[in-house]
Amino acid sequence: MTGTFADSIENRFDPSTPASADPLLASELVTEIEFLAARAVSIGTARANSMLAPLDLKVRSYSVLALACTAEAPSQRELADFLCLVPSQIVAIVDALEQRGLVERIGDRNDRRSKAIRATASGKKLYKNASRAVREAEASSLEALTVDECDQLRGLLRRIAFTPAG
Amino acid sequence: MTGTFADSIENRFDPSTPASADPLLASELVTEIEFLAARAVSIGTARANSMLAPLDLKVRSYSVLALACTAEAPSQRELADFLCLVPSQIVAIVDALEQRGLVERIGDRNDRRSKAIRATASGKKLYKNASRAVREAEASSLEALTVDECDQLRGLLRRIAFTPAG
DNA sequence: TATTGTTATACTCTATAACTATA
DNA sequence: TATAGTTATAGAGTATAACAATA
Repeated sequence: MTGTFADSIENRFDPSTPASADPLLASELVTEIEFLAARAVSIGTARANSMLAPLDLKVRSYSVLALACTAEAPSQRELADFLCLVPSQIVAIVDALEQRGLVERIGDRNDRRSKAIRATASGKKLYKNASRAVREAEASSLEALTVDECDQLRGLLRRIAFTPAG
Repeated sequence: MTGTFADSIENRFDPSTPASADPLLASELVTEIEFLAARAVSIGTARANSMLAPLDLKVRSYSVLALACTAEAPSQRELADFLCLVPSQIVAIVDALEQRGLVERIGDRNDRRSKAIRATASGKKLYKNASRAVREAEASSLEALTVDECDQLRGLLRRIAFTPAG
């Protein structure tokens, strides 16, 4: 996710064809929250990925690392549910992080099927830097908003991201 | 995108493990707008896709169809830029829609390289139904918000989705 | 019987480069 | 030279089913 996204964004916002003049902005599609959110996410994810690239992380692996840094190390099943990923994807991501010594799998004594994923010291250290990189990418994506507006947006998104099925 | 998403959402929000009790909600990750938006979009896209399935559309093809319904039929390049997709992807999507007689490629007389994508009568008819389906999916995803809050959210997202690079 | 993690596999999505025809 | 569309291909991401170990 390096080139094309950024490229199309560049093209899209080329000064010679300002967004505000684009007739497509009059489309019904632009009134759909789903579309706007998807576009914002795809731009934001591309930025975050490119900021994370020097650390050899992507948003996916970064997210797993972040959750592995919490006090109560989550099981792989919990990671899958929380990140809306299939369990087999978690296996691959955790494998990669574990091979780099960033997280470790800890057998659960009560349920020996389950394995808790916990960040190592080195994983926590990397997470600190990664977190900073992601915040930086986010700040650049949210440049158009005031701090208060960011708080509003966070509150609204949090509610729809964690609301039981309609 | 049929099973796993819905399934993990079901698991995630199973009454026996309410979201509000999940220790992962205390993670720093949950304070990131990027993460919240990505989660909301992935849930919302799954819903929209399943609502569109009976019409043999997905959010991608639906979006192209929607833009093809605008007064000034966009070129494939404009579609690619607007939807943050690579031109070759647009080709595939337009091919599929064209084969179903939903859109047509119209050569531009001024620039014979360019082709405008315009919805046919049948395409416009399908779009009406598809649009209703998507609105329904959206309403279900946004159930937790009031109408005013939806307007707020739309306004904020629109600004970050269409802001020149930071 | 059901669930956790795992493997293997297939499928979809996305990206890249090379080509053509126009400009 | 540069751009619009196209093709072919490769790579990443995602989904499915089946299995072993455990509950």
